[in-house]
Amino acid sequence: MIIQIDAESDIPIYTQLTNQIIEGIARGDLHPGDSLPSVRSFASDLGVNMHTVNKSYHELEKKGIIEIIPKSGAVVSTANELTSSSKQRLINDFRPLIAEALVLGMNKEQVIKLVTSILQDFSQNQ
Amino acid sequence: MIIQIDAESDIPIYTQLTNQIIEGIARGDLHPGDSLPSVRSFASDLGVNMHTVNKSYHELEKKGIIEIIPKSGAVVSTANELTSSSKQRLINDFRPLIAEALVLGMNKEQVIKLVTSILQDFSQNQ
DNA sequence: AAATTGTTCTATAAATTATATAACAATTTA
DNA sequence: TAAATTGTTATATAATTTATAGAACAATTT
Repeated sequence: MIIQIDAESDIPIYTQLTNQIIEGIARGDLHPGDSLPSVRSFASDLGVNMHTVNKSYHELEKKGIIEIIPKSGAVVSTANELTSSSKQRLINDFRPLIAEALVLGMNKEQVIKLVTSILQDFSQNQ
Repeated sequence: MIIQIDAESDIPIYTQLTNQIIEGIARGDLHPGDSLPSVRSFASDLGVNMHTVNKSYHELEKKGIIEIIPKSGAVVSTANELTSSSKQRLINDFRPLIAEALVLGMNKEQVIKLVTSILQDFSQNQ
């Protein structure tokens, strides 16, 4: 899987990595059960520090997206049912974005169209 | 308009304020043309620093949501057409969230339902 | 005329982000 | 079995971000 880190971005490196791994799974480049590279090798490949990758992995674990097996490695979780806390977190994250879209002049249909086209994008290769 | 700042949140205060103002406009509590409180009085009301409110206002201005009239005050913008850069910014912000929803086990219909219910929420009072 | 406005500047402190190095025990590989 | 690799933990440093504070300015508003 190809990861592109932009050191100049105002988005923290570990967040960029977290997001691109999530998008890689959503796109079907990574599947449940797949192992992720070791924090050391991944860091070396990306040209970033080991702890930055580690932080990303633990963020992914907290979100329930990967499982870290101590002294072994990280594996993409097999999708369980959505927990209520995960759903609440998603709502809290979606809300300001949807509000912004509305305030900038989009109507409901346009927002749904935007979301639908992104959804379509992810299901392209599966 | 009621603003609730959580000093313990890991979301910066100026971001919390920015989001709540955006949501206030989306909800219809604030209308295009309405003036916002002065940075000093707002800061005093919220119990935060003047510069924190100022940072939020400038973030809102950058997003095209308010207009700051120098030496006068801040006013909610009259919604123009969505610029392509604003749309691209929205896409970039929506993408990781939608990916996360998919990875956590939601299907397309459930994502759209989630978005629709939030949209419904905002149009409740108008 | 006085008060209020956004703006700008300097300053400080705490938290966050990113890197670096080292060491540990457990697992995996050769 | 020995060697290499694994995630983990700890300490350390530096730059950036976040938040506050106070002061001063010119322009607007009262």
